[in-house]
Amino acid sequence: MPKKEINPEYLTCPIRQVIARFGDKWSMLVLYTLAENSTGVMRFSELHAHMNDCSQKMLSKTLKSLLDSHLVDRKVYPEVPPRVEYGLTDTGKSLIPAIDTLIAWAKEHFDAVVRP
Amino acid sequence: MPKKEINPEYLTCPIRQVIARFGDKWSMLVLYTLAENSTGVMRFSELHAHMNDCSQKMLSKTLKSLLDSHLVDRKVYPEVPPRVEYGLTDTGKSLIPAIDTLIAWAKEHFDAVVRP
DNA sequence: CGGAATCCAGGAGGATACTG
DNA sequence: CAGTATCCTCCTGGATTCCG
Repeated sequence: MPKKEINPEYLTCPIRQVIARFGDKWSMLVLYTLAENSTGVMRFSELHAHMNDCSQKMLSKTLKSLLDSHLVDRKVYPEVPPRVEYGLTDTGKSLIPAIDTLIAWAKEHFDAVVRP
Repeated sequence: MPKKEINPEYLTCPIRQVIARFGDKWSMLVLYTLAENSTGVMRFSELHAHMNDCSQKMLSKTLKSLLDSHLVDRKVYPEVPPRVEYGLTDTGKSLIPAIDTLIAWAKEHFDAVVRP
């Protein structure tokens, strides 16, 4: 059964798409962590080390979602032990300035926002 | 019992603060809706009409959270029937450019991200 | 090493009804 | 009008264990 009369325009609403795709707890952090890494690519465990407040289950899930959104790509090396590297796609890279803007804002207004 | 060894630096990590405060489903949308409104202030029902895919419970909750983060202010008029107006604080207004950047990105890269 | 599978608690979020 | 209150469902996300 249909839940309600929702404005169909919402389906193509850009901000809703943004939130739906990386408005979760970890996506932005993954993108940002990859972006600030000098080599451009990181292994799973390396990524995890940089954000150890994220469980590997969630990291794995987040990466999969970012892969689906074509923001991150994944390269598997046929070695033993296996090696997998994650990096930003061009689309992913294009998002970084927007994230930087957000972070810059956060740094500047941290006190104003967090104060009791 | 302590859950785990989490890097204490994370507590003041700007991006984590951003996500914690309006990385939810509706906060950005409220901020954006208020920002694009010409008068600068909106009543509860007016806001709700602009985002009818959000229940009023969640709208109310989201507004409260934004009030707590000093991004939105609330003005009550002692009338019958009651009138309450929401608007952006200066801090809230300062966030708009960052959100605009994000939306601009979303518009430009919508197809690249959403494609199957 | 890089995950997947399982189990589980808590919170997000929706629907509806009610109130000052 | 502007919310609360209540109930309920499902997803998020953590902990742990297992696999190629």
